[in-house]
Amino acid sequence: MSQYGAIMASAEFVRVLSFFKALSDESRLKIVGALAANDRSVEELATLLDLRAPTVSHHLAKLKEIGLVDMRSEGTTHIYRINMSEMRTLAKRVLALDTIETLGEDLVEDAWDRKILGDFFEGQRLKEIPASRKKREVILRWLADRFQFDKRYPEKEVNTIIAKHHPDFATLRRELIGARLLARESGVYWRP
Amino acid sequence: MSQYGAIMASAEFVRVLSFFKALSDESRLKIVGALAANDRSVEELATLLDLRAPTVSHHLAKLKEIGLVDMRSEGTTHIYRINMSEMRTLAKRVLALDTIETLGEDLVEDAWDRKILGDFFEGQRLKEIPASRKKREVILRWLADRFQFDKRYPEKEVNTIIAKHHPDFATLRRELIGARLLARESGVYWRP
DNA sequence: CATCTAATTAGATCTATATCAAAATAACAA
DNA sequence: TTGTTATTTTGATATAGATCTAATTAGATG
Repeated sequence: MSQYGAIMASAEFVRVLSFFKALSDESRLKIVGALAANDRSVEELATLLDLRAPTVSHHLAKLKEIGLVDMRSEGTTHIYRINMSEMRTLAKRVLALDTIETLGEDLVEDAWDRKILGDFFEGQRLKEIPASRKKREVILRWLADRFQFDKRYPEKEVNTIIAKHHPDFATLRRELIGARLLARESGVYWRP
Repeated sequence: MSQYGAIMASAEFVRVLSFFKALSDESRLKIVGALAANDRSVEELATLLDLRAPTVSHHLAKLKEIGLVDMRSEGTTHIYRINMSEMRTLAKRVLALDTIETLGEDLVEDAWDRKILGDFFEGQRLKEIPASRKKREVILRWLADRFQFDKRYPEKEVNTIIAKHHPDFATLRRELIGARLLARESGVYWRP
């Protein structure tokens, strides 16, 4: 089982999430700030932040894990240093516009459509016309799919096709036009 | 009592922390991703993420609080939209190099020095010379402060001054030179 | 006005994690 | 080797916050 939910998230998603998690804690932000000014030992950071050494050690481990800091030993003392180039690299990547767009790409995009269709259809029959625009949209898209792209339909045939699914074909036909899912000119309809 | 610890943190620190906290949750990141592609209602997001509506509402409130999303009503449905310009603005500000440097500015910078001096001094007398470089540095800086900037000292006087605090004036004098806290030329010392 | 629907709020629960004290480790010093 | 010091690891505790159900609110509709 993945650390980040049931559905395997993309590597990029995990990277972005780890970055934000690493910096979303008050103590860790202060550590980053303190290291931005100077390299420092664990004990020094603990004194500066008024925390015990194990706590600081714990935070430093998290920052080190994603490469935001690195460590060198001097005898028994461990001196931590901020890794500015990694900071810049991660920050830039995380904030890129196209990265933000990838964040949603593991979602099952049509789950919503399937749910609405399931809720409002009984077999081929539309139980009712949804009141909310968002839901009506889904129904209308589905209805539009009953028409072929390369064919021209007389109004009578449009009505027949819609009426197979719901008696109020007039309203639905009008809505299809309004949503520009069907087009009409002098009594002939087609799918634009 | 402040939400972010006993010492009042700067407004900028709080802003940065809020930004990271807002985006450090898997569900909220997915919401941002979903909204990057399309405006969506609460119910739609809930279906997409496989969560209950109240949970999504909770997350949206957090994102709205710092202005990353905004909302418009259509009847009883609330449609959320990502605020890309605010996203860009915040992101740029938060990740700016000089912002990172301000993160440490509320720390009491000399807490460490005071602790080390307290640990190693008994009145004016240095109990021992710290083994670790980090701590020795603090002691040496303090010793250097016993010398004036505009004065030149013969070696004998340097020794006398140091010996007031610790018998091993030779080692300490050498260390002061090594750390470039004192300078020497032909038997005369000064503070550079 | 009564009813319905979508959203929010309130309250409870459960999980993640920040923190600490105590024990274990690692590097050095005597 | 034994002792000392700085750090890390372990294990326990406490707090924050993500999630759910149930109750409430706000619009829309009949």
